[in-house]
Amino acid sequence: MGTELLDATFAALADPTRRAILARLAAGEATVTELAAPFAMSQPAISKHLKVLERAGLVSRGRDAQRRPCRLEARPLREATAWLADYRDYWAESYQRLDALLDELRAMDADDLGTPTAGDGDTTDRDDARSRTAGRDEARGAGR
Amino acid sequence: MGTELLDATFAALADPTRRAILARLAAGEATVTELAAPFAMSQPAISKHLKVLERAGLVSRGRDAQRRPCRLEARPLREATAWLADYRDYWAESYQRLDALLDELRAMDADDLGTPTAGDGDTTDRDDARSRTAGRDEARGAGR
DNA sequence: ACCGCTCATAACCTCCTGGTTCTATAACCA
DNA sequence: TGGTTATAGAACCAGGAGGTTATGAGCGGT
Repeated sequence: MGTELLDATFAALADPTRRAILARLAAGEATVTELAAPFAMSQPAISKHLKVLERAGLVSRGRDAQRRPCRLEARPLREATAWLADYRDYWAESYQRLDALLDELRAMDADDLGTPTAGDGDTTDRDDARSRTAGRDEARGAGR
Repeated sequence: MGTELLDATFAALADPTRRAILARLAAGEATVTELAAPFAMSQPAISKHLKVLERAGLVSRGRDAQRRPCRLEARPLREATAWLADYRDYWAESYQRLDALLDELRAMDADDLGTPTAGDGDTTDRDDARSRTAGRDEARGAGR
């Protein structure tokens, strides 16, 4: 999934009004005024929110005379979920607890051993605990 | 899950730099300078990003002399995933395709029937397709 | 005691976001 | 044709987000 789509998707989900709109849309199609009704804000504000959701691909719009009915689009939700689940699982299964353990062991070693200058002169001696798996996704760059 | 935590979590995930930091952190603990290294931006910028991630509960920080090692915290990720999966599944299983089908049928009816004023005089005749399930989550309000 | 490394904070700038009101367009209704 | 409804667009504004540089505070090493 493209970085930009992830950006747009998560940004769209970061607003409670927009999440409420999605929740409402999960129950089926709705027009703009129907969507605007529950909120204490103007109709153009809702139109703006809808444009954000549309840019993220989360809603698509049809045409019914003057009305522009909105419908939920699931693909971005699915991909965002996949992204989240990926890192969530990755964390859960593998290195987090192991690293914590290694940290504790390392702390104990540091207390016992009196010569900290031993070994190679690299910046730090905990690289072995981290550099096994580098970046699996967007590693660097990410310019604005 | 509280609305505010969802706000903070999705907002935190909406930035590619922060997602990259999380990806990096999925491989294990790291210090601020280590996290800052791959990016073409200043160290205070990374500190700000980390504060955002911390406010969302996505990372926690320890203390190792001058260093403040960051580690991934999975709970918010899990809850955000749950929120997404909820609506994604809700959409996938139930009403979306049904609504699309109803829309097509309605369009066909409109073409065939010559008298559009037939039936009850309510605003719209598609309410039966939508109002079965109202808002399951944040229904209204959502003030800023 | 001092230097250097790591990190956070402060002050500042710019651009985006989320809201407003007013207005324009488009389609239906009579 | 003219009025009404549904929606989008423009202009505007306040505040927040993301970046910068400069500086200060905490801790270790020598």
